[in-house]
Amino acid sequence: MGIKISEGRKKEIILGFYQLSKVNGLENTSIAKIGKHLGMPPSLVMHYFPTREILISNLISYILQQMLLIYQPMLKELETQNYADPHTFVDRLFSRDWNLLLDDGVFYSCYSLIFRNKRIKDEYRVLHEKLREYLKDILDRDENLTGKDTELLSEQIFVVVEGAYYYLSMFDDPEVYEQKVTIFKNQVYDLLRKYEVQHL
Amino acid sequence: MGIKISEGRKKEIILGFYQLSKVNGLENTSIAKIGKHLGMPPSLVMHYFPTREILISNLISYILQQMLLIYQPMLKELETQNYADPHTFVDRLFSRDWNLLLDDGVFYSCYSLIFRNKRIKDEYRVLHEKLREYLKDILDRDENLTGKDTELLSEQIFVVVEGAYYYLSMFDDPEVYEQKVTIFKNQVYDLLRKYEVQHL
DNA sequence: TATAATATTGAATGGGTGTTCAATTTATGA
DNA sequence: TCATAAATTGAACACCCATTCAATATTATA
Repeated sequence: MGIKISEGRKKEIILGFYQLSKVNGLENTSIAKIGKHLGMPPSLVMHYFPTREILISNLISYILQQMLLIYQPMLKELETQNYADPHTFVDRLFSRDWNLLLDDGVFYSCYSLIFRNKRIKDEYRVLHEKLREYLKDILDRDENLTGKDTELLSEQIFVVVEGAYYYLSMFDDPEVYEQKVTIFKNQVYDLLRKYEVQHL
Repeated sequence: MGIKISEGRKKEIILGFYQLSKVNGLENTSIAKIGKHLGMPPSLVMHYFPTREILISNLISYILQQMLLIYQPMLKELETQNYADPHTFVDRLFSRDWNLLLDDGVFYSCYSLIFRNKRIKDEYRVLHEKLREYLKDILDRDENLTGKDTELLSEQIFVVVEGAYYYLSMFDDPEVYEQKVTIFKNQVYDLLRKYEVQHL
């Protein structure tokens, strides 16, 4: 059972780290603060994560894992029914459910670390390639797209999605936000349509 | 001349801050380190920037200003000739000259602050809106696009550009990088073409 | 129950942090 | 030249940081 306690503690610490980072920022969240937040001495935190770097590395793994969770229901549907509607998938990508699972501030703080840490960069890249493969799987099951370069299409769709997330984060006004979401969603629909039309 | 010394010092400090952040990261660059780097006591740094927050705020203004510089030659051309080729503009957006003027690591570190600081968020938004207006100006001068929704088009072009920057930062292999750049550049060209074709 | 492994504590370390302040040097303007 | 203002210095502050370590408590194993 020792291992279970250990794993539980680790999860607890990472989650505490994440929650405090959400409020105060990654750079202002110290090991001492995490300890206080969880009611344990900082030395216990360091017992499970020997250095701060390791702690951050684990936080990033957690975050990227959370990102994958957003696609989970869609992928389940894909497996059971052997089909998933690309448009529904795109809708989900643009939905705000996202924010419930993953805080943008923490996410981009961690992202900015890729420029000075190769391992983090690789982890981010692998995740993003995985996301594109998922979408490709969905597109491949769509009969309107058979024989099309779905790899290219999923690359083009995701670049719009990621650019949209980046840009939309700057807007607080819900009305403006929604208006812009619509624009980018349509942009993705246009991409899908373009490929579908060529099929006829 | 007092004012000139003051302004010179301020620029010097911001630049030192930027350079150290490039190497060590924004979060690891302290006022003491900046002072040491520039051969001055930390108290002098704080004489010109009373708090660290103000210092960061000024660094961000500098960074966004640098970002505008990339567009300067293009905008000059627009003024003198009253025309600029949209495709050339897009090429410039995807060129690597960018990195000489602005480090991506520092840029995204600062970007991640928008989620906890409204003023920074507003400054980023204004900058991005400005960029889109510049592109709109260029598109408006193109006769192939007269009467078209150039505001929408520039919005759609930039979302691809920004998504591309975000995604491409994860790739070190120059070959893969170039291959992906080509994809996204073509994606933008397709957008332009789509609008141009509708015109005929 | 005895032993070994794991979990947890609390105190201590040295070093870095942003910031303050009074004193001093240098430049400016009358 | 003299007074005033600006620039610069260096020491000091309390605080927070990641990390270490030895001691203790709990749990697992035999």
